Amino acid sequence: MEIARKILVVDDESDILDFITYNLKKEGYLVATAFNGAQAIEVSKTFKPDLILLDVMMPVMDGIETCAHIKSLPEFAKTFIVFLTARSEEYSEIAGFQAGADDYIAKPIKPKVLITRLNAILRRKDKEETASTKLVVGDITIDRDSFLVYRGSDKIQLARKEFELLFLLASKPGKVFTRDFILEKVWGDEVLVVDRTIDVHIRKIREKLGDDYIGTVKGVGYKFEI
Amino acid sequence: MEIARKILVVDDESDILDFITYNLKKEGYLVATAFNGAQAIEVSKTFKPDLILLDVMMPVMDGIETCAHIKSLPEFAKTFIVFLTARSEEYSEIAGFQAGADDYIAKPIKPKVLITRLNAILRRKDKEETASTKLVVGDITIDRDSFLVYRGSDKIQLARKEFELLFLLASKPGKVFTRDFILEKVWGDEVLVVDRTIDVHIRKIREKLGDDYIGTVKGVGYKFEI
DNA sequence: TTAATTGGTTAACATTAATTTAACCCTGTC
DNA sequence: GACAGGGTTAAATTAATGTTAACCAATTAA
Repeated sequence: MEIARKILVVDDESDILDFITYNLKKEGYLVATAFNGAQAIEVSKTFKPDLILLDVMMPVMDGIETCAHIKSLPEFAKTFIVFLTARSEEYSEIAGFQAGADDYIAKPIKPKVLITRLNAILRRKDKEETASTKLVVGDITIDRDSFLVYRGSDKIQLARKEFELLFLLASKPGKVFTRDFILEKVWGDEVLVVDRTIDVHIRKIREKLGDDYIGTVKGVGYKFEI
Repeated sequence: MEIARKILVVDDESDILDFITYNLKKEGYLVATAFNGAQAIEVSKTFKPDLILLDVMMPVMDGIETCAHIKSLPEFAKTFIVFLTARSEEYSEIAGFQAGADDYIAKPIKPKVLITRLNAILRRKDKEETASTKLVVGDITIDRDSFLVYRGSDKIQLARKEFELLFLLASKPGKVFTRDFILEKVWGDEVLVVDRTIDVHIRKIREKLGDDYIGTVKGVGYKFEI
């Protein structure tokens, strides 16, 4: 069974809060609410939401401030923040992004759109599984945001499959991933490719990164060398 | 010292007009009133309000028409319009946003709520005005006010979609934006355009700015190169 | 008003890069 | 020396994007 997702909704208007809460609960989400930024931070500490839905416009501490604050706390690195913005506030798009928001939804809120969007956003979050979008292992840094890999300060460009494959291996350094597992994660269930395909991709990664990062365990699979 | 903010209140019921005016004046706002849309437009021309509080439901020319009309006049581009709506009107049904409204307040009006919200809205407006609407990334400056882009000191004109697209990418330089995300943000939910449309716009931007600013990540999306 | 211009979209085609395959190579093991 | 299990390479294939031109709608100029 799937674990219910936790969403914290923050708005100073109780009408909107109720309206959103109602719709989210109906959809099966666990919902907590807060009336302002300070409260939001407080509640987050115990509720540990997967996602925070944050109204940009709030008295006292507005959404952007709140977002910047929350994102500065390491414990919330994995928490997605989505803004609710009035349609005309383009300004908040930039300011919001710069404050570290992950997405935004424009008011007025239509229930269907809200739900669809949140589902999509959470699915994306799942997929990225990222936590922080940066994964650091030894002198290798893998950045999902920019789709770049760094060896020390050298920037290295990988193709998509190479990137996903490296990302998978690096997500658990030292662990051996079987070919089957790799196929399933990087290629998906339906895709059927020949075994040698993985080898070729591994080779290309080695070519670009150097030979010392990915190890072969004969008869089992590949691993990221610690 | 701060300059007093000017608010124009528009409602066909003089009771409500008086009530709101009283509360706003007490708070230190400069207030003008109008009984209908036509009058509102007339008064706005000389009074130049920072914000217009507009009842949705009015005889003759209703709030939505009025709003659309006012927003179509360039001199009022920076004027905020806030609707007064009856509680029963679902958020989803508020057509006001399509007409360009910036926010809304639900009736019945509680003085405290009214003041708090208006303060918040005006505070945001302040921020938008002072916070330069300029986004600077490397030698590119993007100015939302004038809809202009500068490369160094060269002025470059982009068409609307090109501008929005560049603006989105530049709001998180380095981050890769997927095509889906771009479509959603620049074109909106309902609009359905073909994939190649994005490419064409990207091409036009590159044509005008140069090839080095927007990068392609095959299979993923586009990014603004840092 | 019509004509001209601009912006946005699409379709068709070209180009490029990513991905996969196939063929062959190497190394160790039994 | 013949598997088994990968490694390597280049060629073939496919997918993704780039490019151009044409079309239409909206706007502006004449």
